[in-house]
Amino acid sequence: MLIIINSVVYTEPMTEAPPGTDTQDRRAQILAAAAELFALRGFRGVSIGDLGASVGLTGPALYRHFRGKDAVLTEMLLGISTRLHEEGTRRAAAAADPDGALDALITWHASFALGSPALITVYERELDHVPEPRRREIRRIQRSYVEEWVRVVRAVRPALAEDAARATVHAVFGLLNSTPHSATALSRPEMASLLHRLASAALRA
Amino acid sequence: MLIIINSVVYTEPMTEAPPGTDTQDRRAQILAAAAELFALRGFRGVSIGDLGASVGLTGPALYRHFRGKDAVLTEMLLGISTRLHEEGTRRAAAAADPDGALDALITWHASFALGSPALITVYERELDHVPEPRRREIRRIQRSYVEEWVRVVRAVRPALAEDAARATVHAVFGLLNSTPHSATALSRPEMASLLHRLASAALRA
DNA sequence: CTAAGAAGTTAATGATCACTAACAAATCAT
DNA sequence: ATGATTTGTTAGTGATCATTAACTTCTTAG
Repeated sequence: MLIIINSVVYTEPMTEAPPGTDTQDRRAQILAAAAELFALRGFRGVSIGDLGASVGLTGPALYRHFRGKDAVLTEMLLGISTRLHEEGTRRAAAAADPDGALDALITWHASFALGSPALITVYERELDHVPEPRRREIRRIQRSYVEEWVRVVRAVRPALAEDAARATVHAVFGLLNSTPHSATALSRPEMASLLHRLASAALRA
Repeated sequence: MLIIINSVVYTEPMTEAPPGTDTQDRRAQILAAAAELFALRGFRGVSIGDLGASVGLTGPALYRHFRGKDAVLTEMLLGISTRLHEEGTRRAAAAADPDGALDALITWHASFALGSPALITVYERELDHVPEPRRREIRRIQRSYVEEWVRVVRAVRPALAEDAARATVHAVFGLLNSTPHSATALSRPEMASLLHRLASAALRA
């Protein structure tokens, strides 16, 4: 049914909201859909219209929930970085000894990468599209996470120089984060166990 | 000096071509500059104008050398894939035994990634922007390269299942290709040797 | 010398896109 | 009930950009 007022045509509003459309959920819903799209086509390859359509809205509706396209990415990356860092630090601290802490970090990062391939892809690729000063803030958190790994690695291998430890950690991140890019025939537990073995071998080599 | 003909103003042409502007070099020159720009800002973040300016020309001049922006990326990725595959296969074949072949592959890939960080970045990230059917062609070559690695890894570790070997190879590519993303304090030979140790440990774990 | 082709230039053209404006409907506090 | 706030809509707007057109200059073969 169409309603015409002042020569403008409107479609009749939906009498019932679709499930999951509660006010409070919208931001999370948009963030989740945006993660998939950004991972698939890149930040610049996704339009505001795409973003809106992915949650059943038009493009401009997005501005009721975020200041702009940048803000969606910023909040996403801030969330990922914070989660990686906080949970990683928490798990490492809960371990009995350095070896246990390193295993905890590997397990945590691998499970995050395997469980949220879209998020880890965005985390790896899209920081450049976050405007300052938030970019700097996110980088700080990322650096803290790396430094947590470096501390644990050096606790396990005291002979390893700090520079070499940092480069090793970055390389192992590359290894763990590469998962989403390779469609694998392995099941998720198989993949988790394989990644853990590979990362552990590289880190303790 | 300005020349005016039919009310149109022209700047006087350069009397001498700048160095390195030989006809035959232009395509290579554009490809090299484009690799840096694509690696830095992504395919979509680089305009035709940027591409032209990076070699001292205006944007549209590019069309005298390439069919379009896509064609620059296509040729770049075809070149990278072919080089990786051919030289990798050549070096592996020249090795005395499987262990030597694996070391040769690691050394080759690490030296390529360290020596051409822009190319390896584009190789990793921008294939999606190549239009079909060339994308399929490039993927075929990439797959051949991966399968060469899988063969060699399984020759060294016959007990490893093919699926696991392929997943391992992808993960090690992630490790080796991560170099450009981490500004490291290590010298290049140090980095090469570190990467070799890490990759070798992961592959032979 | 000269004509033709190669390699530039500036100036459209048409598409896409982020964001804003103006308005409508739904919700919610009083 | 009702007025304010929230959340949505459609319709611009201005910027950017890939590509093409039209024209000029350089080079080179004959």
